[in-house]
Amino acid sequence: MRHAEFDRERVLRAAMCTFMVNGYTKTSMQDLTKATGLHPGSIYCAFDNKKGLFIAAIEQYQQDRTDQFKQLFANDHSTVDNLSDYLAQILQECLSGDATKACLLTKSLSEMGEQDEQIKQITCQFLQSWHQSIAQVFDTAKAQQLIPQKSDSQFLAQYLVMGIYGLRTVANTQPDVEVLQPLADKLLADLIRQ
Amino acid sequence: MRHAEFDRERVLRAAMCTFMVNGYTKTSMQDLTKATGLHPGSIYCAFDNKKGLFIAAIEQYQQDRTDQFKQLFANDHSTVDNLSDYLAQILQECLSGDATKACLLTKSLSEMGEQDEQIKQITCQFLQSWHQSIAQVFDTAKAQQLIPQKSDSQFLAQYLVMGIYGLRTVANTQPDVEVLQPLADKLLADLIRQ
DNA sequence: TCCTTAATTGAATACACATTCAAGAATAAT
DNA sequence: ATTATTCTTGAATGTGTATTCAATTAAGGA
Repeated sequence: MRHAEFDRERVLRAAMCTFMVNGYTKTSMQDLTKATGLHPGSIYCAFDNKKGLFIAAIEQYQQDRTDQFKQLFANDHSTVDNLSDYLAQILQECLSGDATKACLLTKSLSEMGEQDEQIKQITCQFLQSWHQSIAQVFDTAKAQQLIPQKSDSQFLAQYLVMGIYGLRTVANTQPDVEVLQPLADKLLADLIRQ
Repeated sequence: MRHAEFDRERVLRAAMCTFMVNGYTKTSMQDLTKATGLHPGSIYCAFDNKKGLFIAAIEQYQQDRTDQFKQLFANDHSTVDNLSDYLAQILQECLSGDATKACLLTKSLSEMGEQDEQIKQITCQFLQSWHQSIAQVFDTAKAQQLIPQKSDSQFLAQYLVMGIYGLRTVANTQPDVEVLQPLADKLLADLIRQ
C-alpha cells in the first residue's frame, strides 16, 4: 500500500482559485498542473478527469463558504449587526482584486448551466442551501423582534440573495467602495424596514 | 465590385444567440458557421476573426437593447408604470427559456473580463450607458414629482441596475414567476419609497 | 528482507480548434 | 464581352487540448 502524497485541501483550493479566475473552459490541464503541483496522471488518478477536479473544487468551495458563514453568525450580537458585517465582508471580497471577488457557484452556473446538467444541479443545490442558511438568520431576527413577526423569512432571504448577486455584478463594472457601500446600506435598510 | 451576399444584422443576431447560449469560449467556429450560414472564410473576410464577430455581435446586442429601452419609455405614461412594465419585460425574458434570458454584456464580462481588457472595456462602457439611460428615467420621475426632489437619480439607477442583475441571477436557479415577481415588486417599491 | 499494491511520472496520443489560402464564382465598370 | 475587383468556398494547416499508459518509485504487510 501507498498513500497519496499531496494535501487534498491544498490542491483543491489551488484548483478552485484557478477556476475562479479563468472559468472552467479557459482553465487548461496545464494551468491545473502548474497551480496544484500535480502531474496529469496524478490528477486523473485522484479525480478521474478535469471535470472531476472541478466538482471536487466546487464542493470544497461550498464547504469553506459554509464554515465562514457559520463562524460569522456564531455569536450573541444583534442579527442585524451580523448581517451588516456579512455584507461588509462580501464588499471586501468584491474589492479585493483576488480570486474571491467572484462567486464560484454563480460563475460556474452562468458558464456551464446551459450545457452541463450535473454542474447545474450541484451549483443550484449549493446556492439553495446558502439561501436556507440566510432564511434561518431572518428567523433568528424575528425571534429577537428586530423585524416584524409577520415577515416572511424565506422571502427576505431571497431578496438578500438577489441583492448580493447584484452587488457582486455591479462590482465587476464599478469596483469602488463609494459605489458599493451605499447600495449595501440601502439593501440592508430595505430588508429590516417595518 | 461585388457586394457581400449576407444580411449583416441577421448574421449578427444569429451569432449573438449562439454566444449567449454557449458563452464565447465554448462557441466554436463550426457552431458559428452553422448558426450564421457563413463559411469560415466569409466570417474572416467580414469580421477578421472569431473575436471580431463577437465584438460586432455585442455591439448589435447593445443597439437592439437600446432601441427596445427607448421604445418602452417613449410615451406619456407615469414613469413608475413604465418602470413596472420594464421589469415585467425583463422577468418575461428570464422566464422565456430562450437565449435572451441571459444578458450578453454581463455574461461576457463575467467570462472574459479578467483576461481580455478590450472586452472588459466595451461591456463596461455599454453597461454604464444603460445605467445613464435609467438615471434619466429617474430624472423624469422627479420632474413628474413621483419621487422626492432630493432623490439621487444616479444612486436610484444604480440600485435598480443592481436589482436587475440580481433578478437575472436568481432566475438562473429559480426560473419561477412566483419567486421573481415579488422580488421585482419589492425592488420597485423600495425605489419609489419616500 | 521481500513482495504486493498503489501512486507518481511525463512523454505520447488523438482530437478539436481557430485560422489560412488558393481556386472558383459573382458583380460592376469599361 | 471583357476585365478588374471582391466575395465565397471548403479543404488543409498548425497549434493547443484533454487524456492515456507503461515505466518507475514508494509504502506497508508477511
